[in-house]
Amino acid sequence: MSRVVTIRTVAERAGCSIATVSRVINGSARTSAEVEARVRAAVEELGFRPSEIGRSLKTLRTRTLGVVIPSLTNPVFAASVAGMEAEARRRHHTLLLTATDYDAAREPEVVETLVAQSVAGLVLTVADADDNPTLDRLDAEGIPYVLVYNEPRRAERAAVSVDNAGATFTLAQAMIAQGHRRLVYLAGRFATSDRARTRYLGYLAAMEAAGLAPEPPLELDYLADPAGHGAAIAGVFGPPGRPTAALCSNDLLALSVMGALRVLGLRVPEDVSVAGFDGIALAGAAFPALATVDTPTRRMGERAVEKIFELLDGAAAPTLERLPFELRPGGTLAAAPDASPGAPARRQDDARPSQSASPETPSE
Amino acid sequence: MSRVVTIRTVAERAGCSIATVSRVINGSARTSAEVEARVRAAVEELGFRPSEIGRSLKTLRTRTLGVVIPSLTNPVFAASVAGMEAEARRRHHTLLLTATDYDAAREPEVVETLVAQSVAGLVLTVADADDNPTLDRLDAEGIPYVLVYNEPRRAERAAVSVDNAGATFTLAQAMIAQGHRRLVYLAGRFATSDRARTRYLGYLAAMEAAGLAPEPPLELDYLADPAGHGAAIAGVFGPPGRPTAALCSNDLLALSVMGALRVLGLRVPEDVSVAGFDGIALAGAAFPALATVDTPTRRMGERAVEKIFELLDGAAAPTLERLPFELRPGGTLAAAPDASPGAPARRQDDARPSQSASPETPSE
DNA sequence: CTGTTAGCGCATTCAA
DNA sequence: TTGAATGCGCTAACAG
Repeated sequence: MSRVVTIRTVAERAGCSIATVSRVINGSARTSAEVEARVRAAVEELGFRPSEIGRSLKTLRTRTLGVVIPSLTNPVFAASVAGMEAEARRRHHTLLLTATDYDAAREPEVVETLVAQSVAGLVLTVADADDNPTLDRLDAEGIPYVLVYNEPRRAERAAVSVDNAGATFTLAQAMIAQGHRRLVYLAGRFATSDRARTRYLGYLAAMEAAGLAPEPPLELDYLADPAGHGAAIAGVFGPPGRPTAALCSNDLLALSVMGALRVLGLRVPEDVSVAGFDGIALAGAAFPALATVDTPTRRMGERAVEKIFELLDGAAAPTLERLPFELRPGGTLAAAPDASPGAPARRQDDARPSQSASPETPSE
Repeated sequence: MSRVVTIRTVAERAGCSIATVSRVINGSARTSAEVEARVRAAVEELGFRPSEIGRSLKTLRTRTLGVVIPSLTNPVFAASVAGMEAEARRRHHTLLLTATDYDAAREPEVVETLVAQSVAGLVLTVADADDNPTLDRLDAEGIPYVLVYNEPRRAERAAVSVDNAGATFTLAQAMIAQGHRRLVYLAGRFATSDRARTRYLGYLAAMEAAGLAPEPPLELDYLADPAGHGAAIAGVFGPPGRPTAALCSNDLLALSVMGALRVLGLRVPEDVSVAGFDGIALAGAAFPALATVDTPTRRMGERAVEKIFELLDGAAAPTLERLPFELRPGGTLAAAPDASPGAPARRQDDARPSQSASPETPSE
């Protein structure tokens, strides 16, 4: 139905062979101006569009890039996919998009699907970039891929990321500088994100560098189980002697944690400071604005696609590449409640107070 | 390189013909248990995965859906694409994703690209669903498609949308009920969004129903020209007798307008009330929370993909389908500054139209 | 400069 | 139940 006009139709109309039509279309060889004009006319009249399928079958290569991300609902990935799309389009390629919904078990099948489509390469963010049979398989089959946000230990694994541990180290340091001594690290399930794990290392390092006692990470299933999430937060921040700062593995989690803290009657940042990671727009729009690590989300996607083409062209060997990040200050990060007033406690008061935080603020 | 093992390899390993392998894989015909076992073993050992390309060339149909959206950076579309992806995956299909960056001129080429890939169908949000040569071409070629958020006048054009005009009418009514009499409608460029145009009709209707004088829409190029955007806002809200309410064609614009108003020293909602459209998370996170129309963004995408399959199966004729929306109250919508604290001003006694703006000028 | 021809990987018809 | 053969739309190697 949709594909009634083929290269053969055009050849008949132009009164030449299909090879010549192909040559004109692809400019793969010289043709006489006369024939070329006839062919172009025929193409125009018939509205002919060469089938990528036929072309691919011959070439065994498509103009398609496979993309695997945890979820489009997370603005981090939406932005990086937007970058990929723009860069791919610039190179006359299209994206085949799939999501795993943060389920590592789904990685093999989506990659299978993509590979079955003969994608030219893959761009993916996986749960674990080191222990990953799916990537092993891609390596074995020589299918080029670039990871995004993952930081594989193996140097031969191409990746575009940020210094996850380093950035978190810096962020934790900033919190400590504000007088916080009991910082907790909150994350989604480690099994679904090696970034969360790597960032925890940054937290550990900062705590140790400051001579503070690090605490085990709190893994929250905030996506699948919002209720249990609130309960877990209550368990940590409810009791006296609670932490004064929450370092979250990503912005979405941080926002969710802020909500849970408010439900507990705790004020941010007066009672508890909060910080995130990623630098999504949502973080800046929140009130108070979320302190976070600003990562070049869109650029990451662009760069990943550039890199895939470098691999395809054999122009470069796969490497781990870290893009620059920046600490983004925000109202959610303030001096610790028990910090001495001499400390650089600063909080802009230009914004009006949100209705009423619970009157009885347990300040201890 | 990547495609070393074909159906032929499997056939040799299993000691049978490629036809038999095909039969086993697709269950298209009965085979003896013995041969089937051998084939499955060979498939397993070789890690064989049938090439979608080969299959498609034969079938002339792929398991791929083409998607065209203005931009992934707008959370509305990110969410709806997330819905499409989930629904497509459920049906063993993949998405070929493209974006136009709000440039209608790019629609023909991206659709061409998608069609050249022999997608099974298309899901798209276009600039103008009525006057659109690209859609005409799809109609002519009988390629099935479903529009999202567009509301084509032609009933034969399949679409999943909301009642854009109706929702805006309701929202404008809510503003009027708060005592606002000078409402302006702000939009991105109409040329890039028929939704913005349709929503304006809702504004018009509400103004007329209330006996108020509607104003011409203010088209802002807030994406391409943030600076000019601020200046335009200043032009409208700077002078005395300024409007007390801004009805924006979408949430992203509304957020941007809020920022521009603050730069002018105007408070939201004390000086100016603001409302948006879409119901993105960003709107709820903003402070004050943005009053808006909550639309089922993700569900729209899911439903669109369901609908594409209904069309493909011939199970249904293309229709325009409107999903329910909901008014989402927010702190940005409050009583008009000059409204009497008593009852919502309905002004049916006052015959004089636009004369009366707020005589009390700003109090910065 | 142009035409003929041989596959690319697969599903499918036709025989056996 | 199975195998051989055909062709989907196209590119590329080879003749002419």
